[in-house]
Amino acid sequence: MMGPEAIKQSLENSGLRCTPQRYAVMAFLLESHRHPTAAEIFAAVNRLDPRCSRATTYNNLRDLVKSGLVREVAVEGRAARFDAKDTRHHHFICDRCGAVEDLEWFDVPQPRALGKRKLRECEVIVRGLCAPCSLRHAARRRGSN
Amino acid sequence: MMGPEAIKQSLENSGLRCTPQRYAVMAFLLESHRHPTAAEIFAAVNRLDPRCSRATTYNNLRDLVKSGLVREVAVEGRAARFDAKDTRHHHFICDRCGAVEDLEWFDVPQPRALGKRKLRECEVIVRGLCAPCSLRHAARRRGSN
DNA sequence: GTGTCAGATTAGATATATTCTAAAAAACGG
DNA sequence: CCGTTTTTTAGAATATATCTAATCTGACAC
Repeated sequence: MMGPEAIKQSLENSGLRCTPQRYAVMAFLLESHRHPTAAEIFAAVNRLDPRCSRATTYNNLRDLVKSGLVREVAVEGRAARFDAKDTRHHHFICDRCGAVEDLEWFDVPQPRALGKRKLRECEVIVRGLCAPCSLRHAARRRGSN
Repeated sequence: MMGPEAIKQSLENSGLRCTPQRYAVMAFLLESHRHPTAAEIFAAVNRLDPRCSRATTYNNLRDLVKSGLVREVAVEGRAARFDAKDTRHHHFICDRCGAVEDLEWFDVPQPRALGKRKLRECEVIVRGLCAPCSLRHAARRRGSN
């Protein structure tokens, strides 16, 4: 895990001031491995002491994404989700509940025929049912629910 | 390309009635390779004859996605985009303009450690700058813009 | 034909997610 | 301190998508 000093460092290395609000957003993302939505981050950061407005939460998320410290994952029909980009990984998205989970990194074959496009990154999105939804689904099919 | 009869067939094979509005949405997606947003589909389908309300456009898109005939691509910070799922392909998303483009299909290594999750599909998202944005970006850096 | 019923459509209201605005506060460099 | 820039703020505004309740349609039975 990253200590407070390390978080401050990584913000400043990316050209971002370490404000209390920005720090709180980043720290929360680093300790949470659940890919929270902006609304969840806003709520969590303000639980004890409401020092971070909604606009600031969104502004800081955008700055963090632009600087490469945070990744935004768009999910069909649902709010975007965020995670601290501290480890390289792919994503699993649940068809039923929209949960986003990390998948262990593996190399992806380079796509051919990119033409004049400029590649930045390349990730795999796996879709299906997450473990809880998968179990609930199986139970339902047996008629026990 | 798919003829009118074939479109009708594929709708009915998926358990969907071939209504004029649903047909129009499907036909538009099949002829357009630009991954339109729901708003663009709504506008296009109504250009000639306003017989398809906004709600119907969204309803039909959802039905088509559920039945597997259409794919929805969520893009960070932008409206969802849709394409007729007639060929297998991956997606390229432009960081700058949000355009979604098809990339030739290639096989993806099966992720390990899926646990109790149930896999449905697996696609690659490539990010970067699309050709037009890439050229404009290069021009700007030379100071000519 | 007429009745019936499920599915489909509609306009507009509503909900949700995100961004904008303008002003105030905080941080920085000198 | 002082001027400047960045950041924050509350609430308004926008964008996107869904819901509501009434209406329409087409298939089928009679």
